[in-house]
Amino acid sequence: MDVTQILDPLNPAQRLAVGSPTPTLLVLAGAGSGKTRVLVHRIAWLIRAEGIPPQRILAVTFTNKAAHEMRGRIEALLTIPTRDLWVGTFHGLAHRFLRRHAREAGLADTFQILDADDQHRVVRRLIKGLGLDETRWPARQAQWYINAQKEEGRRVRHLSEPHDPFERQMLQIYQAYEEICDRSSLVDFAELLLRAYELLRDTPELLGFYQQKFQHILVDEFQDTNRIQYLWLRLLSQDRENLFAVGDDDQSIYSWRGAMVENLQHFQRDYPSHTLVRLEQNYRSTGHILAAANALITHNQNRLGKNLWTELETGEALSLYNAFNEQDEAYFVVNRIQSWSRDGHARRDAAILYRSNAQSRQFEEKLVAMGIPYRVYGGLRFFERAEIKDALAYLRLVANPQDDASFERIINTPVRGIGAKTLDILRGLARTERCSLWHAMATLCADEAIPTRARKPLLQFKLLMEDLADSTSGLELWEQTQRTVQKSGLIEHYRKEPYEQAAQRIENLEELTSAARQFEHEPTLDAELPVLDQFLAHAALESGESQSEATDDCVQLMTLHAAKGLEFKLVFMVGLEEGLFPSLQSLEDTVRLEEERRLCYVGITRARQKLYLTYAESRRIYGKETYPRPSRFLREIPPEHLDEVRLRGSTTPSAIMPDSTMKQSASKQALRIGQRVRHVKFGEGVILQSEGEGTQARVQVNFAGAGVKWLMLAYANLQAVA
DNA sequence: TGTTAATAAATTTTT
DNA sequence: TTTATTAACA
Repeated sequence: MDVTQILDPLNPAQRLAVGSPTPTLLVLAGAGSGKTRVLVHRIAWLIRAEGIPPQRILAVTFTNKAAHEMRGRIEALLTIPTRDLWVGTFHGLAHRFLRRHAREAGLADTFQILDADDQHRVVRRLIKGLGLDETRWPARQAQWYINAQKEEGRRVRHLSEPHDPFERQMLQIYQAYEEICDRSSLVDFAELLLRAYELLRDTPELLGFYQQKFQHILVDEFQDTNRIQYLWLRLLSQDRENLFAVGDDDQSIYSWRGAMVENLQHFQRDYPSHTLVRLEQNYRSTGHILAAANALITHNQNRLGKNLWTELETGEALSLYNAFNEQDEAYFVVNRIQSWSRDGHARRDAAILYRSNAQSRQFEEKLVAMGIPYRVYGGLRFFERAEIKDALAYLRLVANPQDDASFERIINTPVRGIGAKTLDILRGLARTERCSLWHAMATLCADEAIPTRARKPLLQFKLLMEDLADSTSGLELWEQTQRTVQKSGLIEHYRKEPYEQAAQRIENLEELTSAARQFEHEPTLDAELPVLDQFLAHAALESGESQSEATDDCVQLMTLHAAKGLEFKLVFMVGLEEGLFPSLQSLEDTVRLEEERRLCYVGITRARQKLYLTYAESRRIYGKETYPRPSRFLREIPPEHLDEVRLRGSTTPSAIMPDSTMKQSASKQALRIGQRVRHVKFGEGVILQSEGEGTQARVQVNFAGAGVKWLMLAYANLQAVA
């Protein structure tokens, strides 16, 4: 293959990045500017043009999906297998590193990974164990605190005696949590990164080895890196300055999870030899869409600055629909999707994007009513399902009896008569003896002083687990999984649930065996490590698809966050209202508001051909009727790119005025819900609802200036506005 | 031990 | 409004 083939399909800026003679680059890649393409071609270039062996290249992403896509595209471009390339997520790579050097990292070989849900359970149990009031010290908050500390690299010992009582309590929880994790050899997501970083930092031989090994390091979505991720990259690349970072400050939407856009500046400071490349040509969206996005984002301060342009046609302006309420909004959107689909377009090319998951319901209902297939992203994923986690907990406890989290999960699932009392004794013993629950149980089983009634089920559980360990050792992974599921009694346990649910759960448990079977043939398996450990890690790190495969032709529903990195021909951004988008929690704070604006920018730039923006006059939130104002983001888009959709009264003919009252109103036009009206004193507004008849008829109007008012029709003298 | 009524809370979530 | 959690009960 001729190396020019790698450069030829690129534009000048992309070519500059891909063919760069220096390894240190910061690529500011605007939305739809070919970011992944540049990464893929860069790696191809390094291998083909510079002769770098694939095993000396490290490429880091945030999601498994991105990692898979990158691998696939490199293979397609180079037509060679990419086994030797180090491509993976931060967490996946950190995990691989820790498995290889578990002892040096102070971990058992059989250490297990806690996902967010596991972590929450551990923290909650611990707060109870400390005798704290759970309403005053919610587990979520403590969990958040712990992760935030770890993401900043702060261990308990770094946080000496805070004066603030809140901080002090959190610190105590953090400390207790760490003790449990250490004792059980459990590692949460943040710990994977932090421990990998610390091990590298404190072990010169290892650091030297990996620094030598990786001649080139590439990172995707650099704006999303947190402090530890940056420090880890810096550690590996500091002596050679061989870091190739691709990112977009305008698409930084995860600061609330510890992502630091500032790392873009840190990069420029810490790698003085770097070249800065801007990718500003957009290949995705038509002119109006791009112009709207550009205009919106200029309202943010402190940008690195970038202006996207396109050679594509101007296209259609954005359509703005002012719905009467959330029902009407959903009705409008689904109608448009139906005609789009009737025109012969694929449903999968249409997406509904919202700020919060709760908004999906209205759309789902209307889609169901119209018989349009759809898919909601962001639900429970396969390995996150309760029954699957139960089964995995059995496997985990066999692999590592110290794993208290798994022990707690299955000690009485299915119920085997081990109640709260016995558990308290176990926990107490584990705490005083500083041992695992498994060990405490073994002690208790042998203790003659304990009544047989409590001991018997414990003994049975112990025997079950020992039997599982014996009878499955040496078996292949899928067989081990199958036996474990069968012997655990989980199937019988779930059969007691309502039929449909039970059937689904049992099906999932059976599916787990197929997943294990499939996993054994993964090309990325590490021959050096036990397959079971790898499978369990895979379950935690890559929890699988949330719903049916995207092979079906479905309309796509997801949050704006989930839409990052995707594109659709037709996009609906819904609920553009103050308090919803931007969210209530962001209204007061400029920094958070700017993040909401970036989120809006991300949403707009998902659209390739047509973008609809919708907002509602009234919306039920938590069962209460609210009358939000249109989102400020709508005002930030220049009107020349916006077309207001006016179909009020034609598609939603909800006339509310009987003829007699109509005559009493000064207007010749029928007043109906959604009708725009003018009032002498309050100005313009929209009718929300009505009640009463004749001279008693009243309407509720949402005035732009004066808010929501009830008015007597007979006296209000409302003028209909076209 | 499992079900039911009451009560409080309520963004976004790559791993 | 929905959802989760807990206290009370059979």
